[in-house]
Amino acid sequence: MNKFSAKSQGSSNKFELPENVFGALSAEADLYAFSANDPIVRFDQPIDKLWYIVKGKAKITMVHEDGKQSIVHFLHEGEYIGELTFLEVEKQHKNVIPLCETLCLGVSMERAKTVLRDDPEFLFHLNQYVGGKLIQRTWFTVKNQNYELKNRLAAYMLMSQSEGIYTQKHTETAEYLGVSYRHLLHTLSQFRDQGYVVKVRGGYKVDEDALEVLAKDIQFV
Amino acid sequence: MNKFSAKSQGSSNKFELPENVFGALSAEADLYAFSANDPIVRFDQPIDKLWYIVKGKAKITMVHEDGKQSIVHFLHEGEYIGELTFLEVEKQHKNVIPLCETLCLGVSMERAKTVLRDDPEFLFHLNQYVGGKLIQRTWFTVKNQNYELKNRLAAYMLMSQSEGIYTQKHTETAEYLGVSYRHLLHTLSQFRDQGYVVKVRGGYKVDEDALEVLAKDIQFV
DNA sequence: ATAAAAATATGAGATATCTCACATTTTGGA
DNA sequence: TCCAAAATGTGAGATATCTCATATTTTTAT
Repeated sequence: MNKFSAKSQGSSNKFELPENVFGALSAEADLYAFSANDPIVRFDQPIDKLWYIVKGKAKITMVHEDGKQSIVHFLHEGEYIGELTFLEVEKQHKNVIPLCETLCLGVSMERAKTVLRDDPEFLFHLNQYVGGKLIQRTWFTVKNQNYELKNRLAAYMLMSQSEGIYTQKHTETAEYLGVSYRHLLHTLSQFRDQGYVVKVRGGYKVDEDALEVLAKDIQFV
Repeated sequence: MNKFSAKSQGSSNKFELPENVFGALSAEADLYAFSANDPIVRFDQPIDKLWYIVKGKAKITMVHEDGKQSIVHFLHEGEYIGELTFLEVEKQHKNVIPLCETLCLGVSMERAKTVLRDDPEFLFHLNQYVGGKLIQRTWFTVKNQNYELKNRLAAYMLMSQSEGIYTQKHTETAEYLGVSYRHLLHTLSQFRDQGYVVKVRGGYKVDEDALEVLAKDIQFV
């Protein structure tokens, strides 16, 4: 993980740094770069910063008693990390692992807990963020338990595909959708038999129209 | 649904009305009583109050395209209703149906949207509430998809039992746990065969020690 | 009190999903 | 470059769960 000064990023940036994501503390934010798989948060270590993802994406995993992990969420640009620690409601920590080169703004958790607690604009904004995540998760849970894998997988492939090509790792997809790797592969091979997907170098080309039908109204966000 | 003045409830109350759940608006709250199955919120009607449950419990159901409903959450004393509408992040409304005689404090949604938006203490408190629900739901989802019904049912029976007797309706339990009614009954009869539960008038007497083993670390809240 | 609706209950067959076993290919690090 | 680890892929059998059918009991409304 490398640290930069958020301020020192001249006008040559390839993207705009967001201005106001930490309310009254926005001026104190620093920019950090994480490479893929370089943990942003580790389940066995305290969280000393409140983060905001500027670019990249990450997965949150929960560590089970038997050492296995489950992906519980994906985080994308514009999402916070550590907000539940800021709110002092997080019981057990999770791992947050970048899936690719990821840039984050970070402010001191200690400062946040004193300053942002009195910042109604930030608090309302954070409330909307957390509320939105609650809706996402509730919706996902209901869909997840009422449809079988072929439907959920179709929706997931559509959500995560880029330019018609699906490139996710099967191991992670299986974890996220909560099915065994074996069964995921079985369903995927049915998709191939039926022509819904075609294997190409580096991924699968998806027949979006066919998958839309299967995906019904399942919405990953 | 009957309305009372919150103020007019003299000292003869059987319970204390909470003081500060609506922050700066707490003085404007009125007390309402709903009988079982008398909807507090209907999916096809706007939510014009922000609610707080003083006594009783309710279920939130989501209406599917085919008209079927799924229970997505239970609400107990000390929980809010309509907070996602207050935050302006609710996309589709749900039904909120009391499971028994239920008392709620309510304040005008319109007033809340103007006054409480600038009340940092309330916003932080609400943030903790919503964050806590997000954690609950995430945890529940992960457990729900990694354990089979016998484990989830054991945890659910322990959670919802009172004085060693489980009295929930099987139809609702099946909905909530996301399994077919048939399979729930099948698992329940296995519990009976193995002596984990004994049918008594009005419910099932549960062997808490035996169920604890099955329930593992699954935690409904 | 009666009829209708909901909840409870059980059986049988179908299938979605899991576990385990094993082979091949790709990837990441020394 | 090479090795170990991770990811991919397939087969076979077990089982958790679903669908459908149907009967009885309890609750609710008239």
